[in-house]
Amino acid sequence: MKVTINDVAKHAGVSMKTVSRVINKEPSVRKKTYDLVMQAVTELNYQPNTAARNLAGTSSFAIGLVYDNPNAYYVIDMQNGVLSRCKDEGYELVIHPCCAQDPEMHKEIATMIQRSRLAGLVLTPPLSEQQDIIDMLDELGIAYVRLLSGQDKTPEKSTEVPASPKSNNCIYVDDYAAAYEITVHLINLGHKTIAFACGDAEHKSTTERLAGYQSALKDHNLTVDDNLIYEGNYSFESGVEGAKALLKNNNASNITAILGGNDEIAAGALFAARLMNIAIPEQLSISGFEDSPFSRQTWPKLTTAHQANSVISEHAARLLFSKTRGSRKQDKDIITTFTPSIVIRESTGPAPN
Amino acid sequence: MKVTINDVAKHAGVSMKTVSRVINKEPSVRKKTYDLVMQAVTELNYQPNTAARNLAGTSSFAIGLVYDNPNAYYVIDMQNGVLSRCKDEGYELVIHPCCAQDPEMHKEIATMIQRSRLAGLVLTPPLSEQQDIIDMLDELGIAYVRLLSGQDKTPEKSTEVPASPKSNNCIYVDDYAAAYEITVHLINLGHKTIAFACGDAEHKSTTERLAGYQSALKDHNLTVDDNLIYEGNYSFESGVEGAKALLKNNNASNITAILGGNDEIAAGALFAARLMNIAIPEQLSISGFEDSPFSRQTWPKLTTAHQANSVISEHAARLLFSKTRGSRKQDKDIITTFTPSIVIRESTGPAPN
DNA sequence: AGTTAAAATGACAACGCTGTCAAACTGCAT
DNA sequence: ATGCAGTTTGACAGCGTTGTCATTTTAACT
Repeated sequence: MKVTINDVAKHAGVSMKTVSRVINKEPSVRKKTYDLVMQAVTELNYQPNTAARNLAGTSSFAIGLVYDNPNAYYVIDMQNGVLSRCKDEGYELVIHPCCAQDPEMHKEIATMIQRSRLAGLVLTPPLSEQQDIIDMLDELGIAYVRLLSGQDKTPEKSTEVPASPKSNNCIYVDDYAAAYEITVHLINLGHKTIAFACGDAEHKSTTERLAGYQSALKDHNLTVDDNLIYEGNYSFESGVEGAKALLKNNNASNITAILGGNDEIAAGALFAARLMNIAIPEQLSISGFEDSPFSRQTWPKLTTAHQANSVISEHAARLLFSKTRGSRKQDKDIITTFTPSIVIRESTGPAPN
Repeated sequence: MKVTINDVAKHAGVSMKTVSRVINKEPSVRKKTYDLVMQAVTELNYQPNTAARNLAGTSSFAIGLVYDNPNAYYVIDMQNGVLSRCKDEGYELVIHPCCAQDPEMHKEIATMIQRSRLAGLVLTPPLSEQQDIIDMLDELGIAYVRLLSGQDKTPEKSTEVPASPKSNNCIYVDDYAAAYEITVHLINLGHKTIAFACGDAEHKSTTERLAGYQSALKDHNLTVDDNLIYEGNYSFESGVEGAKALLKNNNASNITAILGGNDEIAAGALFAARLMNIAIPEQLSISGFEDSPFSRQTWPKLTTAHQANSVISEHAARLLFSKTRGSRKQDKDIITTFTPSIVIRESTGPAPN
């Protein structure tokens, strides 16, 4: 039942080491030998033992994914993207949900890395923004990739290998540009008083999205009014509260559109609008952000910015693998900056009269 | 930087094996020795090497979770429940999303098990219902726990250790009882023509929920009409289509309530009702199933049956661990049958006139 | 104190693979 | 043929634990 590398070696008439080379796709193996070994592998249905490989090798065949995000859709997409790459590379994925608030977080992550001797780590926001974690990873000398909100500001993409190993390990999502675009969409619909319901203030994405919204207003000669900005968090409840607060005495401000920091907030705003008997989009336009599945399951369906999370995380994994031992071929197809694209659905419409 | 068991042994003045015993919480270690070792462990910040333990031991310190479910909330809850137990036991979790349709599925799972030498497997529906997978697991002789829809029919819970290792490895969710209860709730509200929008026909949960619904009707002398049953799947879209089909010529049948096979279907029905200008719950009551977060994010909020997925999966993990090597204490607190409890919210109300 | 069983500890060889480094082969120019 | 550099292969020693089994210590009795 249990087939070892030794069995394969005997069967193919070569040494264990040669089989090992084939398994690991090392370059210096003659085609003939390669085929011979592969045939034996197939015939015996050999399965390399992960534990043994991890123990004997310099690093293990596992990477980690750490996250602290209440949004199940987001997390699943992230997992699946990374997982698909892991499958191709023959790696395992160790998932690690955690609590960004915990000041001991970086220690917990360090423990996990050491126990599993992870080959690398993918960090999602907001963990990817925490300096103490980054410092810890640098100290440990482990490869990692950060998912960040912002733009790739690499001075000039040099053809040289980057001097510092720390650089070139970020994947950016340009929330600024996407928020700008959505805001322009609303402005083009004739909206002049557009509110913004923020997500968690600590998240970089919040500031980026807010900045995009503000820039769009400025560029179109609309006043940026702090009273139109609600500071909440990325939850449905926060969306409900935000909309309620914003719309309470709406005679004065006359808000005709709300840009939600994410889909949950927008769905919450939708909910609040309904409570207040406000017709969407006739009386009020609401836009989400992220395009999570339920932005299609609200009534009406949400206009939002599509963020291809599973693609993003897949590229994060690619970038990570390009930094780990194999590192065979330079993966030139890695996209490092993603800009969510606007998806117009039914929750936004022309400004009333 | 790297601390081995040998270092700890020297530091504590005992043998490696004794340290190993302490790490693994084996019984025959004197308290004094135990403390001595633990102190050394703490002082040196020793982290057991998972790979080495996996290799040397009889089975690895990892269990698997396989699923094929499009519902992100469900999957995340399952993961978190199992993960919390893994953390306590010092195990790793290998997640494995897969496609139940694939006829080669069981081979893929077998490969994963062998590569990672998994100590056990938690199977969620519908994978847990597939005979080919079960057969494969039995053949491999690996411990596994199945999450199933139904009731625990163990003849009489004997105090003896079960004869066959195959028995006592299921966790049941009593969908029948929950569907019955929800249906009674609707009946008590005066509804006489209650429709049911099914999930995937192949899923056991679908038949169980349907049966519960039908029994409730019968027990209350209401006719069970197949025309009131829509065969869909567990998606939002299916809910939309189902409700549309059901309500199309509603003058004839006069449906006043729809029981959705899950929350997504119910949300879809809600959506369809809105399209058709039907007031919820004034003209039509709609109920969901599962109590996923977005049953609280619809308008109006969904009446549903609360299914504590993370608790359920945690117990599944417990049951699994009670079957793996450690198996130290008999975990007597494992619940093997869960009955979702009804949560009444705003989407159901008295039958019109 | 002396005996004996039980409990606690230790010595050492696996576990299945990869890194290191040396050996054997290859092709090519002499 | 001969030598040489480059390529391909192999021998063997770990990697850091745990299982086995032998040995020592303890406790519980005469």
